[in-house]
Amino acid sequence: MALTDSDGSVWLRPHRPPRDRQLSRDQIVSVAVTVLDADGHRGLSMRRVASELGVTAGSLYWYVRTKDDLLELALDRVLGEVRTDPAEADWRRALAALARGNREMLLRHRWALRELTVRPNLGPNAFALAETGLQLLARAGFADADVDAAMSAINDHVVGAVISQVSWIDSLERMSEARIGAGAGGGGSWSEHVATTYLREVADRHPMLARRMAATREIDVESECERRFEFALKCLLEGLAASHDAAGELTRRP
Amino acid sequence: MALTDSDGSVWLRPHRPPRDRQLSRDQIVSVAVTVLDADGHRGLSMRRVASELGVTAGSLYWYVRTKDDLLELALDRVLGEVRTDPAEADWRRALAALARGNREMLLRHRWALRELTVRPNLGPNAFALAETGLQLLARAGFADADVDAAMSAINDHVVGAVISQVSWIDSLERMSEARIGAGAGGGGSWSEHVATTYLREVADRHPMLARRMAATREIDVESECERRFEFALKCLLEGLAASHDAAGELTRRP
DNA sequence: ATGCTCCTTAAACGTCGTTCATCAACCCTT
DNA sequence: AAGGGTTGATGAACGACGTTTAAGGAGCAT
Repeated sequence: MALTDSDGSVWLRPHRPPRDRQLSRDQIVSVAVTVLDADGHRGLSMRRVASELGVTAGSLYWYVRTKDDLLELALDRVLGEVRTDPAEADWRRALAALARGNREMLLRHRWALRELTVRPNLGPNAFALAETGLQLLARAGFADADVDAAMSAINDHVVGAVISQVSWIDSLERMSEARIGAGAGGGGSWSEHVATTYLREVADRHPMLARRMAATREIDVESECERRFEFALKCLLEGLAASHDAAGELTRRP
Repeated sequence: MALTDSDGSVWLRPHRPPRDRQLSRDQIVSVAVTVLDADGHRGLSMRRVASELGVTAGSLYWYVRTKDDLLELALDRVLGEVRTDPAEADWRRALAALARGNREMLLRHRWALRELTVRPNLGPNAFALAETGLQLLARAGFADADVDAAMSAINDHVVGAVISQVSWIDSLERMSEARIGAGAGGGGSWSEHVATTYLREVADRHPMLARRMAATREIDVESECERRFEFALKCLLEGLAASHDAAGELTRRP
């Protein structure tokens, strides 16, 4: 009965669905996702979710063992949003579509990324998503070991690209926040001076970085990130195609 | 004076170094990194850091404005651990080495990844790291726009690969935790039954996934992850080389 | 009606990040 | 050397958090 840091996972524990009461797991998870979308990880608290449902915090613990469980459920919920087109025959287009769908979902729910890095992710939607990718590659004729590597390559790229995009956007927001915060505050001009001095120093010490930052300042962050995403995706798909052709030359021919 | 969710960044705010008192920012950050390495994100609290320094929690606020600041500083601290060899002439080898060093650092400090996804990351070490990569590519003769895309591709791959590795390891730990936890507990056999039933159902519904999981069960997770990491890295480098040769054919020749 | 399980509540516990009044130690001035 | 101002440590407090628990009410079976 000793409750460790986080024993197991929601999915590995029994859950008796309630009879006909006010609440249900699904409702709770829905509210949690809504709150997370609106106010991010910081805005989510048991009391908040409970009050949004017209209920006290303690009630939630009949449906969910801990807040971590709730987050795990919320993560799998949004993982279920990713849709794929099973009719697509070309494996490259299908894989690219899967990657794009995944990326869009992660950009839609920016909190999900953080959970992805911390939670075990053993939910049914996570598994289903993995299965679709694997099947896709298997049908395309990839060797078993290559399937794993290919799937990882694509997924890792998606996750990494979204992370860098989100963190880029955040950085810009922080910098402008600091600027207007300094302008509105009382003795803010001193603090503002510190910030700009620091940034100028950085620019002096790192000329190449300064050049690239200046160049990308004009550009829309989102479209630039998409461009980079597609570029690396193309690299990966070509690399995959190369190893695919090398291995499967005898069995299948275009 | 209204303290928003998180106004700005540590690096954009003034910091007056203390005269000759017991503490210093560096000490505090060092302790924070140690605690984070040992007990992860959950183990870090202001009181813990303070007591580790023989001091009360309130004292820390003379050196650090919030806990977020401390985390931002800790993140940049470990970012500074990544070393590069400026003597390496071949850009592919240099870039690969940079990526590997980055990866190893992130695996050494598994908490850093989570921070990377949430913090603005405006520290000097972060900038320096970016600059090295950019210079490397610029010296190799990449076009300006390609430099950004190439750097992003490599960095995203590193981050994504580490995330998937960490989350894989975590999942395995959770699953075995659930199993032994069930074995040790009193009426645990029921809970254990639920877990195995769930996993069996998943395996039935997702045959390809089950096959891959069974195949990788024998293998060492770390070496398998490294294999996948290197595979995608090779894909990316080859893709970069292709676009490099296409663009720079006239200006430089091997 | 009686007993029983399922659920909700209200209150509480312990921990957390953070603030504040207090006070001690040091530096600079005189 | 004396005194004032800055710097920094303290310990108590605040509010919010996740979670637990005792108590009680709603619904069903008998």
